[in-house]
Amino acid sequence: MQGADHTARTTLADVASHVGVSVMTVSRVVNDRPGVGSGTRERVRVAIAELGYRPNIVARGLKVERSRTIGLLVPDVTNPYFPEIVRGAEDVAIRRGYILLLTNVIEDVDREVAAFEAFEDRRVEGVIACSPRLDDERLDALLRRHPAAVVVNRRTRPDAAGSVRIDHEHGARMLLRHLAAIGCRRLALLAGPTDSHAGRERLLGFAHEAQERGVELASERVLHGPPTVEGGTRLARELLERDPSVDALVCFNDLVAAGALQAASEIGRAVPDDLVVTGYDDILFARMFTPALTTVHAPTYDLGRQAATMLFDRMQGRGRGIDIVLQPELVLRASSARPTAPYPERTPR
Amino acid sequence: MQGADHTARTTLADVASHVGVSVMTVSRVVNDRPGVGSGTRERVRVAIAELGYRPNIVARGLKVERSRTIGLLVPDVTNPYFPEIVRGAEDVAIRRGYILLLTNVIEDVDREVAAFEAFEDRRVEGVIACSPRLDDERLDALLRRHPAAVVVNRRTRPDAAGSVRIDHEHGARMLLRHLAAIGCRRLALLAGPTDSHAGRERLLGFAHEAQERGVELASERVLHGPPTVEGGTRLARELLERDPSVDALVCFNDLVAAGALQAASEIGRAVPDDLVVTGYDDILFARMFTPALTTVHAPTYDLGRQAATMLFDRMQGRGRGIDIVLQPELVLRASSARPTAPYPERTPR
DNA sequence: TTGAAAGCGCTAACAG
DNA sequence: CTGTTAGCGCTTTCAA
Repeated sequence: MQGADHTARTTLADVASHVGVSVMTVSRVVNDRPGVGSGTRERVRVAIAELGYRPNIVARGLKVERSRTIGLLVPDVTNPYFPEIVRGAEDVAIRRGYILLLTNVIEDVDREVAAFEAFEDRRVEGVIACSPRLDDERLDALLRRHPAAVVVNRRTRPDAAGSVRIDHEHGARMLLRHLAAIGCRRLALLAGPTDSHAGRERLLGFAHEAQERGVELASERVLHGPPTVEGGTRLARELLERDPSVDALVCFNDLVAAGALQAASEIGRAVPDDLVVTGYDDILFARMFTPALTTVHAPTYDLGRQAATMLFDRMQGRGRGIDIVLQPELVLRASSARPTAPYPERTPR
Repeated sequence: MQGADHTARTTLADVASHVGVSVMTVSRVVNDRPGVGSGTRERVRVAIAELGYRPNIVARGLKVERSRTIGLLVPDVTNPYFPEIVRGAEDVAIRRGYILLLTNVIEDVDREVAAFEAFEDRRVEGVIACSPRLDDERLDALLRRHPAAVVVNRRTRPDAAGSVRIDHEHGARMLLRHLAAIGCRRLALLAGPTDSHAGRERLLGFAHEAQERGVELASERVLHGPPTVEGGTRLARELLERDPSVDALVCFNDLVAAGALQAASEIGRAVPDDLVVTGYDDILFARMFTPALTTVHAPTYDLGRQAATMLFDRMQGRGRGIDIVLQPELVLRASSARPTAPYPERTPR
């Protein structure tokens, strides 16, 4: 035990007896409810300030189901893609007097399930889940146990959760169109985890567009791996050694691309002249890589904001089954700068 | 309202009546407590699984003061320095069945106070506060209201909170010694927010070491600003225009350094030949800047881990007033590569 | 305008 | 080994 203040927390009853009224009167004042004379109200206010009373949200939550807390599940805040989402969600939560229970699930399904349960046990009022690896059925079951839920970068049954997504298929198509335009013909994909929903959508976009453009995208040049710098380095090295004819590495995200750039430089492949490398997400540092990274900008802060806004709507029983799709934006930088393509440039929306 | 499952949550009483025992028996089984026959215990276990019962931590917390939740206060998860701390703290929390209430306080004192209050209202069992901007007295008062607390990168009265810190003065000294060794003589500091404790310690280290080494460190070349890329760009531009004779920009952190590198390149100063730039923290991307950034590696994951471990100790009444100091490490990279200094190299501990 | 009673789901303390 | 009672701090309901 340390400082004494935290013990013997002052309660509604303390305030009540101090003023000489009932707990109900104090409760009414605390919650700004009618039915208290203005004189009494004032005296209670003074006492509250004097005693430093703060309502016990836990106790309140037992009676009325309001913990003023929402759960946010992300794969890994260490991946710069996610902190912006956290900030977006938190900014709207704070404004409404809510606070976030955060869990990193580290690409680990068990930890994902545990996180949902931990949220449930603490009676969060809603959950925002960022692209969990769980299969649809299990995710649905978990989501349904919560009063309200929103999934990010994924869809579910609209009665289980709302969804906010980025149109990754479109992002992938834009990217591939660009690669085709600058003359890349033998692409390889460093495609991230097999169970990533966003990854699957992008794969779809790449595949469709490749077919339409006559670009080769052989399945033996689609490698899956962890969405990290190390993963990128390893996969890129492997691939470039096995198949040096590849002329572009299309990476799952900017981290993987960073790893790929590293591998390319080790192996002695010059980017972009000898090998084009692209990322995805447009994290803050993508422009500072060497060379600066061509990538697809994902509006992450907005993703978090919209997800939280939708969640609050659903918590109030409104906005059932809404699915918001945000548009990404192609960002051209030096890592894909070829004479045939103007550079630098931002594609029009 | 959406999926029906979350309503009518099954309670201890439900399980009890289903098995035909009292709630206490069920409670004992749930908490793995003795005093239940193995037959009964088994039947209760089955019923719990069957009904999908999960204990209500909120209700439990009302009786015994245990929310199984700890509060973590960080300036901004968007700054890559902090996510590692979050991960470190979370990893030990999860292992003990705890979960984190996270708040970004965005260099905003009001939001900091609000965060402490929000934690208090939700009866967290402990708080980890990462370098808040609050003055000592106010911070102390807030910390004392919690059952246990640990501050990161700052000290307090040991009865108010434990502390886990990085020896920033030493880090600053190492950096400055290196700069002196490679011949830098007119340093400028892009020093971050004035109210940053870590920043003040570094300033002290720089000042002391500069004096001892006969390096000039004039106060008009110590500029304060936000710890962001934009802040770095703005300050560096300002400074280099006003005073082109500066031969090294010593930045508050790697983000500021990233901004400084950008400014230098805009203005046409070649790094490192014409201008040396250094960072602090050694975020993941520091090595990928152009040129790769000389910086001071801060063991952030460990910082979070140690802070959480200490917090749990304090929650159990042990480890009162401990102050852990972790050592940083100088990391030499291209942004300070001068002929007089070997490169690349890691300094010995 | 005010207050008394009951109960949210759980556990500590005691009784059988 | 099992159950009963009381109460954590609050709010809802009903009565004065």
